[in-house]
Amino acid sequence: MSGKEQLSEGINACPVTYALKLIGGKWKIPILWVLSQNGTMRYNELKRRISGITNMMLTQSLKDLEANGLIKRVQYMEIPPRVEYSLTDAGMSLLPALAELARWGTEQMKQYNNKCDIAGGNTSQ
Amino acid sequence: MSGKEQLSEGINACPVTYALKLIGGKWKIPILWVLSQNGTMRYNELKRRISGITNMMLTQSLKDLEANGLIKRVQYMEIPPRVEYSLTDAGMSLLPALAELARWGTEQMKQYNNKCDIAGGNTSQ
DNA sequence: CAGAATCCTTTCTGATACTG
DNA sequence: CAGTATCAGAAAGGATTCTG
Repeated sequence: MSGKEQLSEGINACPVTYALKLIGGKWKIPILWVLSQNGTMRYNELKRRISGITNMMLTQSLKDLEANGLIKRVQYMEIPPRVEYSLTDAGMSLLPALAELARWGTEQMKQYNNKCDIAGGNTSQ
Repeated sequence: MSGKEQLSEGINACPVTYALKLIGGKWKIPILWVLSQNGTMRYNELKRRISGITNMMLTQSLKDLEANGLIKRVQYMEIPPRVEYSLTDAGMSLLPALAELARWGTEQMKQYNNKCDIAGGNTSQ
């Protein structure tokens, strides 16, 4: 997932497999999600919003996403440097899927918390 | 993602991050997808349908998914052994998200193939 | 048939330092 | 500010062999 693979496979590929080639890996979906929530964002803003990501993985994932046309990178020639990231139209077209995923995640979190309350497992906060 | 982590984090977790804890990694979405397309499936049937997966990853991913309540495993005490996997209700509730992902993947494949046709890159078939 | 075990490779992390 | 470089260690994933 280092931005070097070919996306071909022509016809017989599964659309889900194909989608995961574009947005698979640990950080791409989180990146797309925070971008969808916040619009245009700068590098360090992204880094702050995505808890746990390292410079290396953020840089690499941004590069991959840009190479696949899902995000747009605009660099302003200033001192100090400013670089802004945002979703392209192709990236935007993923939003319904991300929204469904978020909805599902919310639902699952509720289920889990309910179970924990009943089992007395985790009442922290 | 080896089935040992805690899913807690109580409140302040992002629903997308939470969702990815349940279905993140390389093989879980493909597994859920083929199960959603084929209903109940046996181990080797899954293996055949998911190109590239190894025994280890299939076994591990199935265990994780079962532990998180997304799939159901039914083992028949026969010789030769028979084990059937299917989606639970929680697994089913992910279907809208998977369908959106598949739709998006199809869309992106078209875009890519168009670009390739224009550039003369990949006219295979 | 449905895996478990073992060993090996790749990817990711964490910390720290450096650059234009 | 927005990265890049390096390197040790951990984790995820892969390949192969073996078993009830």
